[in-house]
Amino acid sequence: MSRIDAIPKAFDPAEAEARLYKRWTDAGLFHPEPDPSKKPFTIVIPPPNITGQLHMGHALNNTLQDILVRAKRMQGYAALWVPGADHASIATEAKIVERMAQEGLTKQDLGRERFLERAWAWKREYGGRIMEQLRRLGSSCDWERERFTMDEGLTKAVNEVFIRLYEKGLVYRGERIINWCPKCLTSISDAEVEFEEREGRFWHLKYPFEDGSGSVVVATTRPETMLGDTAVAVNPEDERYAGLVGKTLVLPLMDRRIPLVADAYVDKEFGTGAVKITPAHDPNDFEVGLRHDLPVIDVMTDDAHMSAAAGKYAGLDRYEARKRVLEDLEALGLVAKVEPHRHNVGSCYRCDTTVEPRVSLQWFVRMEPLAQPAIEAVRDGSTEFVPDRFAKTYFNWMENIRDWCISRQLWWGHRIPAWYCACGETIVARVAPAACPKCGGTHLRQDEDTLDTWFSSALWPFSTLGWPEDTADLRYFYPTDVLVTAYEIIFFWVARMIFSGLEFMGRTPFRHVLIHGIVRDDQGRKMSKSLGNGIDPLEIIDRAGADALRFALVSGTALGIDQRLSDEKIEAGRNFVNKIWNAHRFVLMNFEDDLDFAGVDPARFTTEDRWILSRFNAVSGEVAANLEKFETGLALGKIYGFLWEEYCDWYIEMAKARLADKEAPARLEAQYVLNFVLCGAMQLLHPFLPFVTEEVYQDLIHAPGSIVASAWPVPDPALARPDEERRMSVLMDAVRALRTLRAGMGVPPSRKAALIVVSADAETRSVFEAGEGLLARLAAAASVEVRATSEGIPSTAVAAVFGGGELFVPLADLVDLAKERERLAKERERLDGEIARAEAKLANAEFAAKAPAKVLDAERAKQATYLEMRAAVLARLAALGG
RNA sequence: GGGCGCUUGGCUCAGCCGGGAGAGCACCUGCCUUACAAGCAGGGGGUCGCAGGUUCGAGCCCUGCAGCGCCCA
Repeated sequence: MSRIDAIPKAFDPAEAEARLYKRWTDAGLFHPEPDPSKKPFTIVIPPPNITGQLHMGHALNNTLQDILVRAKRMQGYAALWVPGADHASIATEAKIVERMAQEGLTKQDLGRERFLERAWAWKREYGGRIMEQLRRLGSSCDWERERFTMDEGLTKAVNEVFIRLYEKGLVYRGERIINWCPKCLTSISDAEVEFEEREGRFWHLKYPFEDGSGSVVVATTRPETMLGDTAVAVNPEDERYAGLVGKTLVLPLMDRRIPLVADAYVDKEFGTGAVKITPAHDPNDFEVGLRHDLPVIDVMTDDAHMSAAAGKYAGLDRYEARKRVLEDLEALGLVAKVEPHRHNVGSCYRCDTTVEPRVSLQWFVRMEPLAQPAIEAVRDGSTEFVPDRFAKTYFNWMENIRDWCISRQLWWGHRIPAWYCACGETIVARVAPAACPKCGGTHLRQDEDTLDTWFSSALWPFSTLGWPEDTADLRYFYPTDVLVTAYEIIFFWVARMIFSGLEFMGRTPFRHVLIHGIVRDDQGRKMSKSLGNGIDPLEIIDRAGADALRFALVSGTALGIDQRLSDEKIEAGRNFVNKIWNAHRFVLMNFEDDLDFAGVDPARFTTEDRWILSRFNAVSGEVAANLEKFETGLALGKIYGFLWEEYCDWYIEMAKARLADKEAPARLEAQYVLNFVLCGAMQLLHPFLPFVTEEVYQDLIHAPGSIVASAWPVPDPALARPDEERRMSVLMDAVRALRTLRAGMGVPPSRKAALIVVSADAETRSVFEAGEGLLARLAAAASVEVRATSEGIPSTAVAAVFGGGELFVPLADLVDLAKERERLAKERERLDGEIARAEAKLANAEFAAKAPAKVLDAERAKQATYLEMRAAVLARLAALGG
């Protein structure tokens, strides 16, 4: 009886988590090797930014991955979860620049080399922080395979991809309109711009004809860009301008001669039907400019001030310039009209500064040829989105995709492997060329820019496994099985990984893409730094434990839908952990030190033993099925209900009698079943709550080794016992009826009462004859008498009817006959309703003709039961003189 | 403008293949029944957003509408 002495009253997550996690990693349990005798199961982590701290989004994301990978590991797969971090060029560079600013230094002061030294130092100092935090959550990553997007190997992959795409003509350098962030001082891709509808104005400006024959009115939301106008365009079919096309206008303020051109791009219905064309500052205008061979005049500088090309406005900030331009136009009487106008303004996803569309010489990926196979891969099911509706989001983006601007005017990142010779030659090469292959010149200059961070993360599913080398890992673990991510990142990352995987590995990088929602605060608001409403997962782990947090994130949630996180949910998780802990304490309390199950005889199993084994068996199958479908919330709910209600509230309570009596027959079998089912339930639950389950499992009698490496409980047909489940259900119904009766009569549990069970059915009677001990314990029965008829039962006994028969409790001194009659009358009313409902349904000829036999039988059985119950109630009322 | 999601008890949310609406929290009543008061037992509470339709049968499928939210242009 000393086992229990070593078990603390409560589970201490802080102590156990650190100890267990270390034991797991020391034992190498998260490190699989390619093994031909096993099937691989692979997940690559969405690499968090090295600048980041673990937030709730990460916590949810990684909890889901951990559930899947732990389950598969237990199911015998070589389960690999590759961890790692992303260098996050813009974010990291911004942080370092910010820190340098505190020392009064700029990037230029330091120069590229010394800046990068600082960046690496910063990475060494903080880059590991979030990885530590993932461990706190319990993530079963293979830390021996941890990767970083700027590792030597991954850098090699990035260069290789750039070069191969260049050689295929899929990477090119050119002047195009890109999104320029005037604060980050770099280009950003279309996906990195966030649009927001804002209240703005529509200014109608008059551009006079050169010949003095009136003017054309154009409308714009950004008057300052007119300084760079090189044409005005109208729709060729617009009669209002018929005959005017080809005439020359004078651009006000700049005194520039510009043509009136016809282009189908212009919408006749919109505004005045005439559009000012600024090829340097608008993507559509740029296209128009190409078609009409218009000059491109960039009127701005990198930091969004007006450039020398803006004439007398040079040097002004873009918004100041807007004011001045309008004032000047107003003074000239060229502002025809001003009206309020809602329009979309794009801003940098990093710093929220309004981006400037701008013509610029950059590197691009030609998307069309890459997007086609990537669309096909999802269409033909090679990769499936879960929930599948997210495939629509994917298609919508892929089908309307534009070329991807991949060069960034940043230093922290993968430097573009391109060199330029004075002769004009561009050399893209794996190693720095010594001389220009064209002119032999040796004065080569490498491109100053780095690549978009997403260019390297697009390769993550195969670069982390060793590509471009042909490694054993790559051959065995690629393609990965599941990618788990939030819907926010489908464009940035998922889509790009799919086309990269197809292009370079010839296979889509993952079988499933699991899209989860966003974790919001308890009021449904997005957690954000500025609102200060973020809940820190580490704080929760400190306070309530990682298991409680994981429970809160998974229970009662559905995939792809946003969820709220509240203290109540975390508390529910903590309570569940506590419940499990105490169940295990109870079990251990009843184990002798030398307990040995060698003598267990299944023939001695009781109904409740076979019932709980059968139920466990069913639940383990259901949970596995749920997990196959990624239904983590449902799976957890099932284990929760099984453990709390069936195992704790019913089975443990029923086992108590046998445990208390050392001489009880089948006491050993009770101990065995308690242990077996709890062990198995811990295994089912382990992927969800890794810590407490391991701790409990280790205290139980189990196969040697960690629960992490234990074999997942596979349903065993021999354990399925529907007959015993039916017997138990009769007994449980009776117990509940009796409890309700007693509670209704206000009889305290301390007052035991004799119980008479009446059933015409011999099978039911046998259940109660065998279950006397259970009724005594579960329903405070002093004695149980089983009869076939209710003859001779005193009228002062209280009665309850249940599915299998009637219960009588002779409580003469307690019974208020009037109250009892009232209760029975109410019960009769209820039964009348049920019978009416069933009869109506059965009387419907079409129902009888068309409903499946199973449903029909069930309905008939219900009707019969209710009829019997009503008869019993009526008899009872008669006996009471009601 | 196009697309998507949500609307279920007081609150937060589940709900599979269409076959009598569930959980947690909150609330009411009674229990310190020696695993657990972070607990046990019992109870009240829902026209499943609205209107049509399909079906023997609709929270679930179809159409329309409303409110809220998200994505794309």
